[in-house]
Amino acid sequence: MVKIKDVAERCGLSIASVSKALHGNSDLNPKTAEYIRSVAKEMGYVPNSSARLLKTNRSYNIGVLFVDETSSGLEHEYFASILNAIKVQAEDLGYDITFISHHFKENFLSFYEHAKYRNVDGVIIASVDFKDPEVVKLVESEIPTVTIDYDFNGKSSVVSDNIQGEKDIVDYLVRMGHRKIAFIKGDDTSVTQKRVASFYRACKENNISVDEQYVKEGRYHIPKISGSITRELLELKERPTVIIYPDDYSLLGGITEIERQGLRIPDDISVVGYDGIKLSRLLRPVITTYVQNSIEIGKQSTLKLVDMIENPKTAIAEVITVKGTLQEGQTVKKL
Amino acid sequence: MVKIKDVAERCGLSIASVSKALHGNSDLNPKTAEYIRSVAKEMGYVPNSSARLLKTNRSYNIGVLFVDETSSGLEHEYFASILNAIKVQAEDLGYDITFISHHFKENFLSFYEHAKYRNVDGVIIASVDFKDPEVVKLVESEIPTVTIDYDFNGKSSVVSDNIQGEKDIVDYLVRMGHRKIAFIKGDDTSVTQKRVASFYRACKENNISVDEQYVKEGRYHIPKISGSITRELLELKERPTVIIYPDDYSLLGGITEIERQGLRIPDDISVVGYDGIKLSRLLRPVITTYVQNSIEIGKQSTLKLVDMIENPKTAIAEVITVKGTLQEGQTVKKL
DNA sequence: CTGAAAGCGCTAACAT
DNA sequence: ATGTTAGCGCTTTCAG
Repeated sequence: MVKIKDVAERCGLSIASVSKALHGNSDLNPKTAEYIRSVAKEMGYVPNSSARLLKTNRSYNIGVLFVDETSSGLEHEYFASILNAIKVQAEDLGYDITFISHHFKENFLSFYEHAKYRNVDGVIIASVDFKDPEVVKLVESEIPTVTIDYDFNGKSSVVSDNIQGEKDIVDYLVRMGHRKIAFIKGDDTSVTQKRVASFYRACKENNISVDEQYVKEGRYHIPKISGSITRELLELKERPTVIIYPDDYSLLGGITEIERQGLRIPDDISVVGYDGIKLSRLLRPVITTYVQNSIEIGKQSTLKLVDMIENPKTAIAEVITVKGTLQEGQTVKKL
Repeated sequence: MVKIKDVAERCGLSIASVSKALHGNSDLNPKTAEYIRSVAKEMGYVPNSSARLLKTNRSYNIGVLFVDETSSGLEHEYFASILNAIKVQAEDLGYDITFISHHFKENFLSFYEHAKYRNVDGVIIASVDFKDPEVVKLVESEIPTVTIDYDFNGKSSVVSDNIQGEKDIVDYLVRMGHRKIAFIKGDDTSVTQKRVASFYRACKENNISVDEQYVKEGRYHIPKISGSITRELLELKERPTVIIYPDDYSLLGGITEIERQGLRIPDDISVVGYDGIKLSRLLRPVITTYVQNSIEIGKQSTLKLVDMIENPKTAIAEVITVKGTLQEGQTVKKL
């Protein structure tokens, strides 16, 4: 491994000069600096991030905490897309990404300990149980963090606009003539709470009195569950004219059930999803869904975190809300 | 930050003793060691991986190279699933994961340079252009690597069994009574070449003379392209009875086109995919496809890489082939 | 059984 | 404009 010392010897200069040349700054003779750089390049010199970190206390490494409760956080298209956007933006800013975990084997580390162990400059947190004491500890530590889709009071976060999203859906349905609107909730998280509240408020604004038997407790991403809830809804004496699902996968489960009952979409019943997975555009009919802007969410969270890392004095904690868009597909009938 | 020195002072012992206690080995008095550990824990001591690396030259960090040519490598379910499996297995072995990239901003680093810069112990490479000189350089460097779905002569790799996969599909179709089999290729990669060769061989074994107009050049993951190729196939005087697609997304594009022509699946024409995305089981009809074992692929590549890292003398370079399974869905008609 | 000390590669304050 | 040097936190050899 070629190190600064090697370059210095080859140049017949001190290691300090080489270090300075490599950083561009300082008052080195420009020609000397240029010469040193050319020699360094020729010798294939690559700095050692760990040695540098030891001196500077900056790793240019961002931790990403994506817990896969079901061991598959990354397999959710929404999160995979966010992660990819984080990766792209971080690379652009000169940061690398390391997953934060429990780092088993030797000794179990808490998320906070792991972040310290790897000296990450900050952590982006998504798809976790935000009530987990370990997560809370990390967020409240001295390490800068940005949470995605969860707002810790006084901390920075980037959240998808679930309030507006659910409202856009309801407003659209009303415009399409629907008033018997069924709503299937996802797991009880803050995201869900916002969507539920927004659903009720939007209905009220449109003078729709929500029929409580149209509001069901469901789960995210489990087509079987949304399928059976769909059946319950279809069995009601007074059937809803449209069902809002918690996500596109759940909607697919619903579609399967609806077709099994011999009903047609959207002629017999309309359906709306959430997320805007790629397939929502590929399938026929094209799915009507609220497309979350996962790329922007990943990008903004990275920008915010790096801002906090590089400008600890001036960066302010804030909640950044990212809007999505309603994709008007072919699964909602005009009544 | 609490460091070894702090713990040593609190214990009234030397830093050497603390270091030894923390590692369990050596000939420290067991009671002293236990005492030191309890103090360290109480003080919230967490080792510094960078300082340790500087001495030991081991980072317990694995680089992962996933290039997103279309900036979306991670959004392909197959690769997202592999990555997740790598993450889970690495964590279990006490390794962390860092993405290898070009690390822009300051100075552009080649993949090899980036791997050195971060001192990763090894790199897993997937979803890249394996002809890229940079990738070749990394693979041929002193850094241990495992490539996924590409076999560099004499290097370790984990590959999905594309030969068997394509053969299983053809054999199944023949058993179902099909002989007019159309085949749409993906982009020209080694994976595709294997599938194509296997397709021809399997046909031959089944005494089917392949009609060349049934074999088309396509692309992976672009439903529009597979859709238009599907149309070409449907326009032939002698239509095939079944179309094999390069992946499940492409199949979806084909289905859309087929239904647009007013044809029914599988009554009018049968279709087969590749990959086994989650949706292939959710949709109706359930898609007949070859399910790649992405979890096993991720797991095996991590195990192999760590084996090479930890046993450089005895670990042998090898190609590990991971079998998949044919998912008999409802898109192939029994003739 | 415990401690002293060298040194991993680098940065930066301070000399020269 | 260039060089000397201390030291970041840790492991490990060698002494005691």
